[in-house]
Amino acid sequence: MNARDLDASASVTGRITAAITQAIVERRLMPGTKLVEQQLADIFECSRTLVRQALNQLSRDRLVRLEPARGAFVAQPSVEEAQQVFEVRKMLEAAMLADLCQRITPAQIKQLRAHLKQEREAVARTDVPGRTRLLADFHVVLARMQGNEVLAQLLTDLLSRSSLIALMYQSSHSAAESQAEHDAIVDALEARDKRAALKLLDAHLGNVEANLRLDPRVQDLKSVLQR
Amino acid sequence: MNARDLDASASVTGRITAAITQAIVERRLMPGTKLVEQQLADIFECSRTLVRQALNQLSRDRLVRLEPARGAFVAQPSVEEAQQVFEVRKMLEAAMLADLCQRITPAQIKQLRAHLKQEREAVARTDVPGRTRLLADFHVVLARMQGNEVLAQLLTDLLSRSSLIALMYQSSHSAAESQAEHDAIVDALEARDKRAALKLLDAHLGNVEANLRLDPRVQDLKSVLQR
DNA sequence: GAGATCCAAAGTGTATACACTTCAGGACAC
DNA sequence: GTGTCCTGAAGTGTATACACTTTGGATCTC
Repeated sequence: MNARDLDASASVTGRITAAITQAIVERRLMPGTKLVEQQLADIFECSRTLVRQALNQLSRDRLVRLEPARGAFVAQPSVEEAQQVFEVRKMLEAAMLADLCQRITPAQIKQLRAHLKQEREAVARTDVPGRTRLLADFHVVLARMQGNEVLAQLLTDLLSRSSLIALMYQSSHSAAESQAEHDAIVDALEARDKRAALKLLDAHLGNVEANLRLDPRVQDLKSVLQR
Repeated sequence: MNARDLDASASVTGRITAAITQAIVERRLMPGTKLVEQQLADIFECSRTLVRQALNQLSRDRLVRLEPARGAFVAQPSVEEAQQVFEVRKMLEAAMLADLCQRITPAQIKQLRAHLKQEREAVARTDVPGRTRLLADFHVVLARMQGNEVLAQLLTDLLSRSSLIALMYQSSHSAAESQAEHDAIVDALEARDKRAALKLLDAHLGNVEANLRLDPRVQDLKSVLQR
């Protein structure tokens, strides 16, 4: 769970968005699932008003799709959208790493190492929700180190979308591999080796994306059956 | 007005967000102005329900700040936020231009020239709202040419924030200069001169930012008076 | 029996009611 | 006069009521 979700949890609406976001990212709610307002209202013991607020927020995060008069559904990002999200991530994160290579402090390296350790531990004990969160947070931690909150916020959004995408297209990129790639990136950062860092980042994001099953298949049932 | 606002105008909520966004960007609503729900409801002849929805959306766009139990106010982006927005824009737009230098087609150049012509005309007839919109749209048009809707959307958001920032910190960068810089960028694009394009873009964004009065002053009344 | 039509149940969209919070202004104490 | 407390008007936050839309199934038709 990220910072925004955390302080949002203070309000009821915030609790709902946080809970649904988490449920989606941890794959307890599958893409396409209908989210009925009254059911959610019962679960969270509040009125539909607050549920609707939460669903509206989630739809702006692109985790939920709102169909007028039909209801809210867990989003099913298209292949195009998936590729575009990764493309934008590459743009942002590359620029970010390039800057960080120059600015990063020993204390920050230490902080990153600590994060990597947590990642490794989560992977080791096959804590699926935990490792998913930590692996995504790695990228946000980097953004925060740049001291750019706007960037961090943007990246947070892109990462929850990435999680949904990974889930939807059944990523086969193992957590362990991802984790190892993070290690390598931090090594390059510590050595202030910009070229290496950028190359590793590109490879990392490329790997994640390449291991998605982005070829047209099951979810394109419609287009498959139409011809 | 951008694409999202346009198709959003179909719904009442969309009309409200579009109208308020426009009013903010065209500086008819000054930063800090309180937006009272019932007043807006009367203006748009609807209930507070829809106004609240609109205000919620605007607060996610960062054009409006919601203070719990106190109300909604036109946002007053801090100096830090302003700098961060420009930093992120530089990251995204640089990557975008670099890509475009390779991919751009003659037809797209033609489209850009047409846009530039509109810009020039709006500047010439001192059509302030029009030129503001067109100068911002230039950047979104570039994003759309990359065929990346996610990127275009992100940039659209960053640009309305930029408009608010320009307004708040009384940009002294003249529209004519901005326009000329756009011309130069398209020239570089047409020549597929990546180095030049990136340099021009950096200068352009740098100029816009440099011409903001980002030194601490009036709005920092509190911090000024506290010591 | 296949297909069109209609109806009711479920669900969404909007308005409204009401409780709670904030805030400005006046009464009061000192 | 200054500061505190009180009060009510204005405004926000949440629940609820009700109208409208969708949808799936029953009924009717041929």
